Amino acid sequence: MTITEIAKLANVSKSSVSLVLNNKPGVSAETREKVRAIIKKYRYRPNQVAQSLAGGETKSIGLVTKEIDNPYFSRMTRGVNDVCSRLGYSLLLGCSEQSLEREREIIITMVSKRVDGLIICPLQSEDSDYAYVGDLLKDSYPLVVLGTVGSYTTNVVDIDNFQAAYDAVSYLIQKGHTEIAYLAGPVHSGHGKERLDAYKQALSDNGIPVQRSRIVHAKPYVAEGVRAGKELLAGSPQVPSAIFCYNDLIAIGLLRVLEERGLEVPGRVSVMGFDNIDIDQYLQIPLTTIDQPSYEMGKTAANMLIKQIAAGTAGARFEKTILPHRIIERKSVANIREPISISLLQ
Amino acid sequence: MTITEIAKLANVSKSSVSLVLNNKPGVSAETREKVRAIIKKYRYRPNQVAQSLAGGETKSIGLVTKEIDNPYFSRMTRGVNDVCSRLGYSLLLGCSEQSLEREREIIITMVSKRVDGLIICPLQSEDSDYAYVGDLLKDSYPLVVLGTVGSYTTNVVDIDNFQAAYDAVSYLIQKGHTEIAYLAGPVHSGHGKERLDAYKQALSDNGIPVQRSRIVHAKPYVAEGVRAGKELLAGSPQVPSAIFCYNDLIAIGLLRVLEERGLEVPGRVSVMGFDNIDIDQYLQIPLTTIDQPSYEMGKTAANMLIKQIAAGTAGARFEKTILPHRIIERKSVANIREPISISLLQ
DNA sequence: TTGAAAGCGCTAACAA
DNA sequence: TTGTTAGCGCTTTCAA
Repeated sequence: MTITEIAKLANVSKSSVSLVLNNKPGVSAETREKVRAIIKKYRYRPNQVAQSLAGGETKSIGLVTKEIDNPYFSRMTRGVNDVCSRLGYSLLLGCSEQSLEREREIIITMVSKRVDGLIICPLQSEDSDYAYVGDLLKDSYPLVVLGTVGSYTTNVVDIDNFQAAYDAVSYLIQKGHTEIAYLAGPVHSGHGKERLDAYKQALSDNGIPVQRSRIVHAKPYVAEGVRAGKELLAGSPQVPSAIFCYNDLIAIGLLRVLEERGLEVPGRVSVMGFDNIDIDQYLQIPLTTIDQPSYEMGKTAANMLIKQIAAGTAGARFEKTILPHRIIERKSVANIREPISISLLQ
Repeated sequence: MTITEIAKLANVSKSSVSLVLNNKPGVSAETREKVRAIIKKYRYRPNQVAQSLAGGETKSIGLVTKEIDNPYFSRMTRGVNDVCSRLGYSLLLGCSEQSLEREREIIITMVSKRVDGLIICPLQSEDSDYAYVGDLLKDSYPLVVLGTVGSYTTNVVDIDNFQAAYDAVSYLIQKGHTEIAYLAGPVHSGHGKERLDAYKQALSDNGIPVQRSRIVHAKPYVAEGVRAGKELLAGSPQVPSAIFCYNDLIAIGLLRVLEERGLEVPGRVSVMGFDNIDIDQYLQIPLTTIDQPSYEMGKTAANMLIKQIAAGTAGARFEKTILPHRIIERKSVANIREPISISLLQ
C-alpha cells in the first residue's frame, strides 16, 4: 500500500491524500472523509522513511549511553523513552561501553540515519578531542549532553559531580574518618575525573594527605569493584577506615570483598557509593550513597532536546540544567568520632 | 553533501559513486580511488534514509521490551545490542510497560519506520488477539518473539517457563515445604500464566491443595512485591512456610516486608525468586532463584532475526530455541524436612 | 479545492 | 567501465 494506490482508490490526487494524512487544511470535508475511509479500510500507514526523505525529519532521536545494563543508565533511558514516546518520537539506542571508537561510530551512524537530535552520555576521555561533537555543533545539530565534552559549549543536563563527590568525602570526614580510600571510576571518564578531583580537594581542605596507594581505578561494574577492592587491600599498608566508590556497582563489589576478608561494614570499614540505584536499600548492608536523579535527568534531557527540535532553535543558545544531588544516609557508614568531640559540640 | 555533489567533484556519475560507496564491482580501480579521495576529503556520509528508501532496507531492527529498567530486560537488551552493533544494525527501542495499547502502537510505528525486523517481548494478555502479530506474519515480516503469542506459530526464543516454575515449586516441596504461596506476576502475561499453571500443577502432583488465598498477583516491580507481600500476609490465615515469586524484583520487595514483620528468612519463611538478576547474590539474604539466561536470550534472538533477514527467509520456516534454566541455590530457602524423613531416605 | 510536477538522496536497470 | 534514466513513497510548490 502506497499513497499513490490510496489516491487511486479514492479518486483523488496524491497531494490530497497527503493533506489529510497530515491533518492539513486545503481539502474539502467531503474529500477528507472519503480518503479517511479508504485509509481505514486498507489499514494504510504511510512509509515513514519516505516521509522522512521528503519531509526532512525522522521523528526519532538517538540516545548514546555507556552501558545499558547499569541500573543508573537504564533508569535514565526510561526517562528519555517516556518523554519521547509521549511526544511521538522513536528512540534509537547505542551503547559505547568504554570504547571511544564505538562512541564515535554510533554517533556517525545515527547522524547518517538522520535522527532529529542526539542525547549523549559521553565517555569523556582525555584521549578524545571530541571532533565529532565539534562537527555536530558546527552544523547546529540538536544535541544534549549528559556530562561535559571537553571545552565545547553545548546543552547539558547533569548534576554537580565535583560538589557531589566533595559532599560525600566531607560527609565521611565529618563522621570522623581520616583514612579514606577511593575506588575511582574509569580513567577515561569526565565524571571520573571530576569526582577524583573532588576527593583530593576535600582531603586537602581538611588537612588530610592524599596517598596514591589509596586510589584504585575500576570500571563501573560489580566485578570490577571486586577486583579493585582486592587491589586496594593488597596495596595498602593498612586498611582504611572508609572507602568512597565511584558508583554503587563498584561499592557492591567492594562490599563483597570486605565480607570475604572478614572486614565488618561499617564496624571496621565504612563504604560510600554514588548513584543511589534501586537496590541499594535492599543490600545486606544498606548502602549510604549520593543520590543522582537519573530518571529525571533522562526526562529533562529529552524535553530539552525535543523542545529545541520543535522550535528549530538548536545551536542558537544553549541550556544547562544542573539537577540536585543529595546524600542518602543508610547503614554502610559508621560515625567514629571520639566521644570527646561530641561533647565539645554540645 | 549529497552523492550528486560528490559525483560532480569527482567528475563521474552518481552511479559510479554509489558503486564505490557500496564496495561493488563495476568501477575501475582508478575511478574508485578518485571517488574515495573526494569522499574522504569532504567526510561525506551517505544519507541512510535515502538509501533505505531506494534500497529497501533500513539496517535497523526494533526491540519491544516491557520495562527497560528491569535488570532482566536491560541485560537482554544488551545481548540484542551487542550482536546488532557487531552486525551493522541499529536498534530502535520501545517499552510497552504493561500497556497492550502501547505495545501495539510501538509495533505499528516501528513497521512504519520500516525496521528490517522485530524482536518482541510480548505482554501476552488474554485480552489481546494479537491481530498485529497475525498481520506481521501474513506479510512474512521478520519477527522473533521472546515468549509466545497466542496460538500463532513464529520464531521464538524462550526458556521453558512451565518447567522452570514447576522445578522451583518442586524444589520447595523437596525441601519439606507444603504451605507454599505464590506471588504471581501480572494477570496479563503469558509467562505469568505458564508459571501460575506450573505452580498449581506442582502442588497438585504432590497432593497439596491449591488455595486461592495463597496466590496474589503483582506487577514485576519491587514496590509491587512489597504491596503484594502485605496483601498475602493480611489475607492468609497462617503464614506459609515458603513463598515463590514471579520474579526477583517481587521477591526483593517481599523480603523487605518479611523483615519488617520480623519473619525471619529462611528461618520462618523461605523465599524463591525467578530470573537470577545480578544483585541477587549481594542481597541481605542471597536469593535462591531460577536462572534465566537473559543476555544469551537477547543474543540468540538477534542472531536468529538477522540471519533470517540476511537470508530473506523470514516466514518460510520458523525456529524455536528453548534455552536452559537452572536452579540457583543460595540462602533464602530452608530445608525443613523432618529428620525422620532424612533417615528414611538414607 | 484540486491535481500535476518537481524534488528529497539514493539504488539499479539499462545503454552506451 | 561508465553514464543516463527511472524509480523508491512521500511532501510541497504552483497552476488550474
